[in-house]
Amino acid sequence: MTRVLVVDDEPQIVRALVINLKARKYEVDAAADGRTALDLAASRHPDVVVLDLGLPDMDGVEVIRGLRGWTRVPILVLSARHSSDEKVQALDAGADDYVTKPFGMDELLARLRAAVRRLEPFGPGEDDVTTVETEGFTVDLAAKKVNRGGKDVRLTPTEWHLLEVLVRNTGRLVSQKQLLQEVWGPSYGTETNYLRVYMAQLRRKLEADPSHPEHFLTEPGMGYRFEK
Amino acid sequence: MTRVLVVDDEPQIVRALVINLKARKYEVDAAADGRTALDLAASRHPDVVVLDLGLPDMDGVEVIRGLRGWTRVPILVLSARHSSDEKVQALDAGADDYVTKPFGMDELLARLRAAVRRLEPFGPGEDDVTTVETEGFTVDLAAKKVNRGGKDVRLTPTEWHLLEVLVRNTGRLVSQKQLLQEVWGPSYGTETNYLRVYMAQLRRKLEADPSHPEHFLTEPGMGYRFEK
DNA sequence: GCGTCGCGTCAGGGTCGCGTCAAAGACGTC
DNA sequence: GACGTCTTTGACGCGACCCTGACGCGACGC
Repeated sequence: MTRVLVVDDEPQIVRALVINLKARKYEVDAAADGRTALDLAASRHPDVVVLDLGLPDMDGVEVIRGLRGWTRVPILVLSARHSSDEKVQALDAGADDYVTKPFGMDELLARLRAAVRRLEPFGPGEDDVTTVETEGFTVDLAAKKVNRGGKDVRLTPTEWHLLEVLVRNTGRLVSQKQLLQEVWGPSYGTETNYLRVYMAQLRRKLEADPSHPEHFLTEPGMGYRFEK
Repeated sequence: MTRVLVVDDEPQIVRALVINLKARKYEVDAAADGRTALDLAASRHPDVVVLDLGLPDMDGVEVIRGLRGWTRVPILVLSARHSSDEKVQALDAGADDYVTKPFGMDELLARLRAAVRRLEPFGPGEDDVTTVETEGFTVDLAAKKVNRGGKDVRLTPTEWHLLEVLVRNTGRLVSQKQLLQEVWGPSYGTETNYLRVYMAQLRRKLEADPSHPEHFLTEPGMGYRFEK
């Protein structure tokens, strides 16, 4: 889910934005001044910032600079002022876009999408860890591929889903209930036989010696654990 | 040096832009219609495109789509029309920014700097992959051409669109939902029979043995994958 | 030593998804 | 208005996947 930080000191604008954004399945944080905005940005790591330049405690351009000191998060500036100077200043300080009030909600949302879209290509690539290697096989979460000895291993959707949950929790114990609910849906939780069958499939396809697993470990009575 | 492609059919606007840009040490190419614009983009690989939507030969949004088929170069749209709809359309087609005429040269230049600045972290090594080769055929994303054994293969718009999405994600699994939404629109997502039909067409036209595909692979229950 | 419980393994059957073909519908061109 | 092309839709067969039940084994507790 995409996280948006909205910064504006006019409550009605914030409310309008929050309502519209939440309706479109964005996760939204809001700040009414620059100090709070910078704190929230640091703690919540938004994917995009919507920033009003007219804040009570500090100059909007200062907020931009504060953000740009440590992050490249897209910044979409809102402002009542039309002056060309202001725009140039904000953009050169590091803003990505500049919209003058009053603005159309459709347009703002489209610009937001454009800003977010620009990050995407680099997401699946190197952003977070997408490949996990063991001495026997390699899992590429982004490409949804498993390679074993130079050959791609074919996994069924259920096998993949299970593997994905385990790999994302590498080293941690994942309870049977959690596995069942993540892979088969919230209404499952006791059908541990499903797990037994599919863990066996994964081990058969990926473990060197399926009956003595080194990576897909059973914690009797509790759940399973994936280890590199 | 940063290379800019200016696309506009009004000579005086082009002239004004070219003068201003050259004065600021940009390298500038110019086109007066969509066809020329796409050709120049393919041959010159600009770092940023300034695009007027009102072109004589084709719809501006089509030009955006044509570019986005193979490159992520920033696109800054110019338009005389203020309608919110137009903006949303252009931005959702893949434009990065939208400026309405008449515009201030300062502002335009600032937005241009902002657009260019965004690509910097990924280095000047702009290696847009425009052609993909397999032992059986070659796909040229920029020219929108597929060559097989010296002959160009005729693809319908839908076939091409599908191919484009797959090739852009070479090696990665693309989910059925993603394919449907990218090719047929956001409101599609379950009509997997479309995919079956069109994948069959692509395989018939491009695979050596359509019933045993080597490049357009099915991942049952999940999606499709293009491999070189 | 015996029963219970949890886990691993295997094999069978129902169901679903995919590939294929064909025909009808939509669209643009002449 | 007729034609050709592209897209959409439906029907059908086949193979693969998922579920299920049965059995064996080892660990543990009584």
